[in-house]
Amino acid sequence: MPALEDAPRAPGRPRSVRVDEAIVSATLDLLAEGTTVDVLSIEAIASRAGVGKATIYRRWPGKEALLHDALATLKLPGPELAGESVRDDLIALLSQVGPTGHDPRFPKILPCILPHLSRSPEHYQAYQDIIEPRRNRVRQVLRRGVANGELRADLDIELTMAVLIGPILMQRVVRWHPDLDADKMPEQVVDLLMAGIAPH
Amino acid sequence: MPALEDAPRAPGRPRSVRVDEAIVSATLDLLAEGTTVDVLSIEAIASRAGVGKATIYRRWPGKEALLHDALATLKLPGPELAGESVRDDLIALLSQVGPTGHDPRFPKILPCILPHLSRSPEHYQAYQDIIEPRRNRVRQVLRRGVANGELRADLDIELTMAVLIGPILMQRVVRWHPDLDADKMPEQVVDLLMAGIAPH
DNA sequence: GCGATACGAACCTGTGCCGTTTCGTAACTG
DNA sequence: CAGTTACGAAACGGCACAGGTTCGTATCGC
Repeated sequence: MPALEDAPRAPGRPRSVRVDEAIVSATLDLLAEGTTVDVLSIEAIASRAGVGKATIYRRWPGKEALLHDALATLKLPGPELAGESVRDDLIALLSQVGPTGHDPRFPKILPCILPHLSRSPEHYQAYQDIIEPRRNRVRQVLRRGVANGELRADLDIELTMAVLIGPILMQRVVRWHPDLDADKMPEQVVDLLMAGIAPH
Repeated sequence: MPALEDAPRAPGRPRSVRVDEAIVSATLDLLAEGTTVDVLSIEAIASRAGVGKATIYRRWPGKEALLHDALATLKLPGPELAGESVRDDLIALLSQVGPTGHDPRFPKILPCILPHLSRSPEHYQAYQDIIEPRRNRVRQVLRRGVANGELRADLDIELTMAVLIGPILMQRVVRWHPDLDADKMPEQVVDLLMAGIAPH
């Protein structure tokens, strides 16, 4: 974050935005290729980005900080929601989980950072700011459904989110259920649940 | 697997079963402590088990084979099922996913092997013999429910399994939804789904 | 006892990363 | 122009640890 727009303009050669992007992208690439967080090294990132190590250390204090910033670039806003029906909006949102979503690398990256996230509550907390906004979109659609009667009034929102997201995430990350097609799951899962979620 | 019971009894000093167990247990311990598969090393396992490296290489050709054997020891049979209602049986089965299940280390181990499993279809296939039997128990309960009318006749069994297992696994592995209690989820998820699954 | 095998410890050789610094060059301000 | 900062490449010393083998000892059947 470069302070403010109207910064006093520091002297000397300004940092290259290209280099910024190259470093972040190299980090995500390596993760997407199966490099676990513990194996991920500044050296490898630098080499992949065609950049000197010093250039990376000039911007980030270490691997952890770079990783967080890199993952944060994935939190693009979701799609426009039609807003017609809760069912359609949920399907649209859940379809964003996967190669067709914000970044095609996401499903490959996730398993590589899971061990790191599950290491301790602190590690997990550190990435809530990235995870939460996406979850929040689902939450709001569900709330809308409860409000306008499309969904049951006594619905447990958090639980419902878990049941919606969990299966699709598991199928994307590993194909835990070999006989299912991850692309069709959003619609299938929503429809399977609706009968239980809907007022009648 | 030592051939057969009535083996011809090889000459020389026999291999210690204790050592076998120590190696396997050390492997699982390291995984449970957050060691990713790529970081996992024969050296660390040997040291942890109080065993020479040569002793490990004498039994397994490499890390991969040892890992598979170690994980295979986790596939203990599930709990006895009451068989009273499908609901209760499902809850009992799903509760097995977690520290109270077959092996308390399982939830910690899973995230550490996920990157390895998701690396390629081959890696994923290699562990189907371990995963499938557990999934199969859920499948059979669902089939029974369809047969005896406790569940809808047109139920998509595979999809239902995914919706049952996915959320609970995600919550165990990482606490993806911070506000949910993984211990209560089996019952909650089953009940949430039943209304949609049941004939009426 | 004997031969045969298993055992733990120590050793060998190689690889890789860390975090920093130094270099010559490039980009920008005033 | 001079002054300042960024850039890639290379090198730094240091450390950790990998995979595999060797060696003296321990444990077995006969």
